[in-house]
Amino acid sequence: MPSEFTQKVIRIIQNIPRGKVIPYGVVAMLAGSPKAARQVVMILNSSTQKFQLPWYRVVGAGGKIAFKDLRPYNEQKSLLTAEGVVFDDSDRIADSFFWKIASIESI
DNA sequence: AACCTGACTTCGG
DNA sequence: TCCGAAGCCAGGT
Repeated sequence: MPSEFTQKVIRIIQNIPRGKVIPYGVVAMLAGSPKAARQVVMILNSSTQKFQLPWYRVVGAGGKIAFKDLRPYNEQKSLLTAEGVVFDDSDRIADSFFWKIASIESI
């Protein structure tokens, strides 16, 4: 039985609109644990397949892709670009592409 | 129980 | 603006 935090994280990620992104920290905050950004990462690793989560719409604070390795880095970038997300000269995503959600109650 | 780990975040130099 | 260190959380060993 998944923790409530895990269930919320999954629900939030499943609802990220196409062409939008959201930072790990924000997901953690909305799910009720502001400092559990790293936990969001673990959930993505363990539940992406099972729940068909749009993992690539979750990015690091400041709109930067978190992957260090070039391979997955480019994969995520291309998937987002395909949805219309634009990267600036520093490979960061503009704030206008961030999914703005007041609370988890709205979904 | 101790220790390590990660697609993180924040803060200070 | 760019690192590096420190803080943080929960699952795995």
